[in-house]
Amino acid sequence: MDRQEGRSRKRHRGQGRVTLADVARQAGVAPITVSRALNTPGRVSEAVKARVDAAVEALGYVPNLIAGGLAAAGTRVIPVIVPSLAILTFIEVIDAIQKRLEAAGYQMLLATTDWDLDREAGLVDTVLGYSPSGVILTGLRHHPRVITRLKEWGRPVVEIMEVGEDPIDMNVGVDGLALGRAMARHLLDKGYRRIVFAGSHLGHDYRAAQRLEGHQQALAEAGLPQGPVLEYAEPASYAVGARALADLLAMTPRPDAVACSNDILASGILLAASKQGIRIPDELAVGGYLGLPLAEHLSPPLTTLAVARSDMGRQAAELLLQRLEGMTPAEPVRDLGFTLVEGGST
Amino acid sequence: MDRQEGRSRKRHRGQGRVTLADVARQAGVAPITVSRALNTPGRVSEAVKARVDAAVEALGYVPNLIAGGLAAAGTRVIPVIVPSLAILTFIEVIDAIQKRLEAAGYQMLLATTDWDLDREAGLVDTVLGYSPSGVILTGLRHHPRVITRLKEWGRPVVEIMEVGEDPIDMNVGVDGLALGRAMARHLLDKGYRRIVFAGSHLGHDYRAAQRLEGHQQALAEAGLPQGPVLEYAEPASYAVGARALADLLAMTPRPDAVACSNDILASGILLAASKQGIRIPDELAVGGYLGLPLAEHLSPPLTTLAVARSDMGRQAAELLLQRLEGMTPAEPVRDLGFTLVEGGST
DNA sequence: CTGTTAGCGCGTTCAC
DNA sequence: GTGAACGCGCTAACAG
Repeated sequence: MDRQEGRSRKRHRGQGRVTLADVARQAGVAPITVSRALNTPGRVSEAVKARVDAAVEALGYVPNLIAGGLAAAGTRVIPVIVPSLAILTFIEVIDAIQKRLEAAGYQMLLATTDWDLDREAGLVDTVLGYSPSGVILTGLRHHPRVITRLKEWGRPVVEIMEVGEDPIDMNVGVDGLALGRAMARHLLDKGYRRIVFAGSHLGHDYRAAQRLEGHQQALAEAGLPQGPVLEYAEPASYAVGARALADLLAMTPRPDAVACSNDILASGILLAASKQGIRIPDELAVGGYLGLPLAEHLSPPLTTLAVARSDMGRQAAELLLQRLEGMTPAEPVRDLGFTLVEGGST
Repeated sequence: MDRQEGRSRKRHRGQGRVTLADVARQAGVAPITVSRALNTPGRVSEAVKARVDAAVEALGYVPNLIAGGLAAAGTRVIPVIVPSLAILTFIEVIDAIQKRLEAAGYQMLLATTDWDLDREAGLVDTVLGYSPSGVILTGLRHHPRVITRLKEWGRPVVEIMEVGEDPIDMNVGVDGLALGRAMARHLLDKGYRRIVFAGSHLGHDYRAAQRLEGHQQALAEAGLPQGPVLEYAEPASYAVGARALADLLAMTPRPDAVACSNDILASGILLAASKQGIRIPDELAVGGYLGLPLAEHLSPPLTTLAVARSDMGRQAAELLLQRLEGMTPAEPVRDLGFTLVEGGST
């Protein structure tokens, strides 16, 4: 019922930032014209575009993406949901994703599930509340609600790390079973027969468990019994690797080779072996997965199945961006494969 | 329970998500009451709260944080701006920040400057467009515009990694000069005199350059001339460490100790030395900074000045959250210090 | 303790 | 090519 005062400089809530309306006033056009000049410059005359640009510059206008997001839905935010940041494996992927997204003017919202699919479901709900432009999540296994929601969501989704059947939308990763099989076969080819699988966090990290499964498959295919498994409840670390070495040396019959669920564990074993003077691979061959930067600098360098993690991140972002720009990616499901890097530890 | 179609199924732009209005209808209250029941439960009656909760549950309501952000300003997003994710140093900090924020219901928006303060300024502008609840940035040096904007912004800001005079708002970190001095003094105390500083990326990483400065100060205080500096343009890596070892061994007079700008570089030197049979510390003492997990697993373990990075992240998040909850943190500027961890490499 | 009103800043209708 | 309305979903004000 009041109208007279406070009409103009209200600011009772705003943060006093320069808004699109300010730019419009300065440029002598309607707000919508500024919006068009900025977002679809083709639909505005050169002259107006120039005036608007000048006003933007003069006022130091920065768009409020929140308001834009509310109006149009789509905030140029891409949530990236991974199990943990304490695992080096994810860092390079995230780094690559972030670089690519940022170059395209999108921001990465990083969230972690702590390996819990229920938490993941909650996070997906939450981040969808930000009207993101797309979503990147880890793996192909999710809470059923996540799958339903994202499928009917209608915006681009990429699942990374693992590749397989029936992704929610797009998918870039590697085949975990194949990884497990390949390392076991490599060890068998090298002549090792008393092969142990050492795994960390297998109960939580089902992709590591897949590697174990592939490992056992390969042994079975070679007509051998299932290999023994050393399992550690904690996430992989150099310290767990050191413990694993001790446990391996205490086993009877003494194993001649160990496949480790990831390179951190394998590196921990090599580092501990070096400290204790255990000769690698003569006394024990060690193989890892995923190819961390440290692997090649150890003595001997670690034999590992390298996965192109940066590339995985880059491609995941690329797929997302293509879809955001209205294109239809040629191969929305990509198996990046892996490479056996023989370092000398086998 | 279906209403008359038409009004309920408009969805002409929205994503068809359940909104607060839907919950209000279901619970038989006004939308604002639902808002209050969810955000400030103390201000509504038990009965209403229960009805609202039931409706939320029944409908599967998830708040649209974008809309909330527009209305109230404050999206429960905390941008974290760091130079790079390729540096292990930042990962643990980020991990700790993310864990703490997420536990409090905030999301982390991660952006990288690629060591460029102009890029940082652009990023700050961009992320402020998301009406974040607070901001965390790296270091105390920024583009003047960043400092002005954030100071008048009025929401909590934490600068991390480095501690010093005149932060924008709050500050948690370590004193770079002190780090540099402490390592140099340690090497001097051990009796080394031909001490080299090996640094990576010093032109970009001014905090690493501060450590060099402190290093030279300590030499000067001991009445020694400025030590030689080996400088590498790239970011630190194990490979650069290997090159550094070669360069060190080629110097005349042959140095007896090297302080490395960070632990990656130092580890690279130790790994290469181990490969080449160089005896550490007899032929060359090696010291690092920041205390990466790998350090203690090398042979010999690396002597380093450990910085509590997880703690830094946790405390930064904690300060921010305290302010977001209306409290005034006791110590808004915190020097976390460092610990000399003697590993045997010196 | 609860409801009414009025926007937050922008983009999508539709007009002109 | 440009502009006027309207509304996205939510919450700060100010009643009652």
